[in-house]
Amino acid sequence: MDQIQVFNNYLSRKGLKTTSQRMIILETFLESDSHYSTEELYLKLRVEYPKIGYATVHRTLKLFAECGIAAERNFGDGQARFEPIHGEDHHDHLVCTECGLIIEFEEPQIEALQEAVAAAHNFTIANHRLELYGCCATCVAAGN
Amino acid sequence: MDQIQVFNNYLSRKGLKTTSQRMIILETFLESDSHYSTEELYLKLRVEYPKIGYATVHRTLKLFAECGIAAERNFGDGQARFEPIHGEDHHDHLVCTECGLIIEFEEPQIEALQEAVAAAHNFTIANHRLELYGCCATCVAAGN
DNA sequence: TAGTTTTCTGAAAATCGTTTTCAATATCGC
DNA sequence: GCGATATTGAAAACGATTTTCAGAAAACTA
Repeated sequence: MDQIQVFNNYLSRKGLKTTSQRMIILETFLESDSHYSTEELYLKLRVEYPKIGYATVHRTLKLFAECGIAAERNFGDGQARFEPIHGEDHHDHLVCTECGLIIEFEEPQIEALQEAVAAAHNFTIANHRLELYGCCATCVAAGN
Repeated sequence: MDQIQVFNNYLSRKGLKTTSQRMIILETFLESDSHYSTEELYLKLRVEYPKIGYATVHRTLKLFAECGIAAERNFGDGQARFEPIHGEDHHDHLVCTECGLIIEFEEPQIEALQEAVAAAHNFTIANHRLELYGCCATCVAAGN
């Protein structure tokens, strides 16, 4: 079941409606692999679909997060960011604090250790966030 | 060198002044091991020191973070939180999404793996954040 | 399909946490 | 103590997010 199906199922399950705006936003959102803030996605959409309002973009991104096809993240720049979840595999982020570059990575060993820590404290983990902040190779070379 | 010294050094190095408000806020902040938002600390201080304003609390917490005796964190509830840094050892957090309980933990193996991941991507890590969100034993038992 | 009900949309206003402004006050160096 | 400079507290400004509301669109009903 792909993301579009998941989203449509979610809509009908909740008695919500399928609208052209929601479909357009979903398409554009899935097309890219970048980490959109509401504003960024709104600006991108505005080029082709100037009628779509900021509030609708934001509400729709929240819907994506609710139905599980997007993850809401916050990298500390004061804006929430959303990224498509393409499968069940989880990934974390390397964030360059100089140029804003975001690299995704997966490290099963870290995940396993997290589970161990949680178990030691009798916690049941629902999700987690791991972000490594630093300087990417390019910025290091540039002397930043 | 304890935190009070670090803070005073920082103040004089930057040409800033030692005020009674700053000392009161620092004391109260260090006394507790909880993770204060500006508002929480402001409300706590207000009981004994009703003259201290919200802006001063906030500015002072920012100062703590600047001089390295506090860390600013964001657990996704929309409020920044500050916690005292008691030594050079780093720790991460388990956050109960039901009751708000925050448990600190350290896991050197995870830190080591993070370094390995960063090295593989030619990143130089300055800092990181790791938070595990879930349900604590008490809330699980309560059926949440 | 037309009519009815409900949800959705977009613009603007409201909200929330945070940050800044500004006049009065306090601290520091002399 | 004096003067220069930083700090304070209240209120206003700010930016991101959320809500409001009247008109538009979608889904349901018969």
